[in-house]
Amino acid sequence: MRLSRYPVNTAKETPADAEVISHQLMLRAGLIRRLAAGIYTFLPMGLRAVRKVEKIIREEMDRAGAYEMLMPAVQPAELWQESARWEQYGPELLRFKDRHDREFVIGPTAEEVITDVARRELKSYRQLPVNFYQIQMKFRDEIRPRFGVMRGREFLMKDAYSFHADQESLAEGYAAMKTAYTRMFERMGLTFRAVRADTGSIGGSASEEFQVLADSGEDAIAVSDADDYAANLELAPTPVYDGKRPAATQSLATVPTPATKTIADVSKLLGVDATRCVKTLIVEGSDGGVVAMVIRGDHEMNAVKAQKVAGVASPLRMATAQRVLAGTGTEPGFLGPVGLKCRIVVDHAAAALADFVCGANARDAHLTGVNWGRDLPEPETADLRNVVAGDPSPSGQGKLAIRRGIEVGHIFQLGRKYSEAMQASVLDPAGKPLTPLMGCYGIGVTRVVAAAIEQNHDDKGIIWPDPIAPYTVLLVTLNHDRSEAVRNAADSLYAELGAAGIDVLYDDRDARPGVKFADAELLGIPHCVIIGDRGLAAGQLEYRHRRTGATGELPVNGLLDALRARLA
RNA sequence: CGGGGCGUGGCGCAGUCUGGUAGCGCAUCUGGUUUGGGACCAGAGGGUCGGAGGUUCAAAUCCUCUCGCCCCGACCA
Repeated sequence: MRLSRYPVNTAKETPADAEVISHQLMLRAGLIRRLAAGIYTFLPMGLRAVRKVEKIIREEMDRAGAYEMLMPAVQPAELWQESARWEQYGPELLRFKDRHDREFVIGPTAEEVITDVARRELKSYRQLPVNFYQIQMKFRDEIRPRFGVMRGREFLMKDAYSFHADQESLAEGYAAMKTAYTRMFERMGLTFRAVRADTGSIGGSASEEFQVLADSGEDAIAVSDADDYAANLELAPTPVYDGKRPAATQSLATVPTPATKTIADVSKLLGVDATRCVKTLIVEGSDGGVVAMVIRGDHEMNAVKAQKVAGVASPLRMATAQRVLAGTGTEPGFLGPVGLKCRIVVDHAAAALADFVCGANARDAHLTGVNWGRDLPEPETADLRNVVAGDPSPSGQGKLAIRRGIEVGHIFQLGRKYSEAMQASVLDPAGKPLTPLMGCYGIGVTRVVAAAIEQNHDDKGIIWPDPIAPYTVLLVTLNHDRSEAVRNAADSLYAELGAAGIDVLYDDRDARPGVKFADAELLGIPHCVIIGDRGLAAGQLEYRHRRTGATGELPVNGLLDALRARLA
């Protein structure tokens, strides 16, 4: 493509409403434009990157034996009523009526449609297993769309659905998808982890997220430094209390701590490390009472884990100050497990403490030298906290580090939730109806593009990984309009590279070098070849690698071969 | 939905407090000079100041209502 004729506008200034780097760069590089909140147009340059991602996805899905199809974006309400998600999904599901007053949704996902396809098309167990996929626009009316295309309302998604006669087959299909996903993201040149995830509202057994690691990611994940263990922070288990703790060396004492309500303040006032303090959080119980959660001072309570404790309300609700007073007789800020008048559940790490500090259940006072089993009963323990960096990995190998990630893919073993609700069945070998097990596998295509930029950029602009770059090679002329030699050489090189099947962008604009170089860096095309009078006289071209900044000379004759060696 | 903020040419902003000829930079167009890191000179086009109503001799500016957008939170296959 000749840049002089290419409909792309770059901007020096960062749009005011773009928060994250990928959003800023996509706007500045002329990849996308906002149409409404969370709804974006992909301009030609941006679409190129999307298509590259799609191509890799298609190749790997096809390799895994899946069949591409295309389902409607607009889906009738009846299907959603059948699966009961019409009621369950809430306002995130965009609903509307057609001219005949019939209700429809714009699909946020397609389990209902594919299950409808399956019950019509699949008749025999002999047709299983089978995996269908599509790449289609989805719409989710997010409460707060943000970060440009990374968390938009309308987005392009690859969704796949598999059908199986038994659990073993489902597990195989799931494993095949995991392999395919791993290949895809590797091919895209992204640094990612497959992360154990909460199955959430979708239900089902196994589930893993594919997270692109980036500091700006919305999800916190715990990764082992010694093996490939990775789990969503919400899910990573902490070590179970082993019944061992240091012997008590201090005696129980009440100390005055006026207006000292936070762990940080208590720790400072008493000169005791937060790791030897304990905080007591009061949550609503499922029986109308309250439950006390005791956590080490430096730890954070994990809502997902806490609400799984029997007798605790789910979803988790913190008790109000009045409820705390009514349920425990003490006000927040000075709560402690000693003599507390409600059920107490203690985190494993807090249970392992000796000589610790906690609230005295009296205004302006704390207890020091507290010991389980002596000053209060041995605790009921549970995993209540988030893992922290340095905790041992649940895999048994190494220690955990906390990283941030962008969820670009998610694979599920769904089970029979939809096939049962929508009565999809095939005949088994005995001629009896068999309800197939399902798996579903998603990839946020447009989000992958944003995540790739989030992970690959510098202060000058985008640094595309070769496989998903809109163009692979950028040809830049200097002194374009006045030097016939440059123009002729560039024109023929452009034709040569194009004929060789290389995606080449040709900056043939009559612009100053600074403008061209700045745009080259902003656009982030991986390989840049500069054609100027100076080098041309010596039969040389200048080469620059966007990622490494490495420069070098390439011969005019034999550019193609020299480039190919670098494209690898 | 709760809290905070912002709507002024395509983009970034000033002007609003204290009412009085709509301005600056970038971008765009024309002509000229320039040409290896975002040039310079001269000129040009482009704005119902988000919208509606009100106060006033006069409203971007004050008042009321409304719409949109951004940030934080809750939420999130």
